[in-house]
Amino acid sequence: MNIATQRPFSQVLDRLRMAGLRPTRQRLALARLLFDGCDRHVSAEQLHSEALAANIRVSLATVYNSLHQFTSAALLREIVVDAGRSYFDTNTSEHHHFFFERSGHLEDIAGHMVTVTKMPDAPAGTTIRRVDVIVRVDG
Amino acid sequence: MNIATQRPFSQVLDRLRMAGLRPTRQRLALARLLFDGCDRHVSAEQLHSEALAANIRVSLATVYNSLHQFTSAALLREIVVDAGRSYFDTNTSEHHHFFFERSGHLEDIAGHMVTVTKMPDAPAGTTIRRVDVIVRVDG
DNA sequence: GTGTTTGCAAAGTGTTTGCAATTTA
DNA sequence: TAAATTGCAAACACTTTGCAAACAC
Repeated sequence: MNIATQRPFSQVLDRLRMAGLRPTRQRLALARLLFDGCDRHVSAEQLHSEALAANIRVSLATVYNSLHQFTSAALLREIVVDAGRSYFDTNTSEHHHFFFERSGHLEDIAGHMVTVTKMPDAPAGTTIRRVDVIVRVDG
Repeated sequence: MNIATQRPFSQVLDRLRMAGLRPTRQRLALARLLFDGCDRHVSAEQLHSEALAANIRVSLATVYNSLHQFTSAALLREIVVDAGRSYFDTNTSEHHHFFFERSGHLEDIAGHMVTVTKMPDAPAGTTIRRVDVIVRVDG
């Protein structure tokens, strides 16, 4: 990531503030890596490596904390495709995923590309939080 | 599980043989626990406890091996809802799942209760292996 | 007998935790 | 200064591995 293409500092800063997250040096740096305009699917390890590569001193524990805080604040969405690894998706709008089983790669499917016409009612006393559609392909 | 309600020995035995799996004492015992007629969602730990409770001496490693072998042989289907835990579903027909986020409980949705009318094409050079629909509810 | 399967204990993976030191407002 | 956040290292939960002993055919 070239510094010239990064989002303005203030934009990311506002985003954190609006989410009620104190804009610490670490959170700010991670947020700038994540919310660079592209839709991304990152694991904690990946983001940590990326941060180190960019000379951002941050511990893995803080990366985990931040990813979860961003997820709670709806800045990220967590996707589970694979037992034993979590991915975080910077695209929080309604959409689904291709999962390439061989490579472990994840790719967005725009929301309008999938239509679910028939759905069961939520079990009594519950509310549907989200419907995840994962199309598993052998790529 | 009452012994009187268990599947006949020979039925489970044939099932293993047809899958090309040597019907060892452990595989046979685990298969009898799993394929008792009900649709079940089990984790390795759960199945291991169940086996011990039923006085079947089997190691956790063997439970893992067997679950994966059964899955490869299409006697089971693996479901991932939760990073860090695998569930195995004895229902291998087309169907989907409710996932109760609070309790971690998993429940089948019959295939005919969900209709996906519009689907993207598989990415070039790939084949769709399966479409998983997971309805996350807060139960 | 021969190749397969098992059990064990150890190693591995990804994630979380407890707590003192640091930083933010 | 008070409360929130961080880094570290240890703990954690779940899963896989290596290999000698046991087993199925």
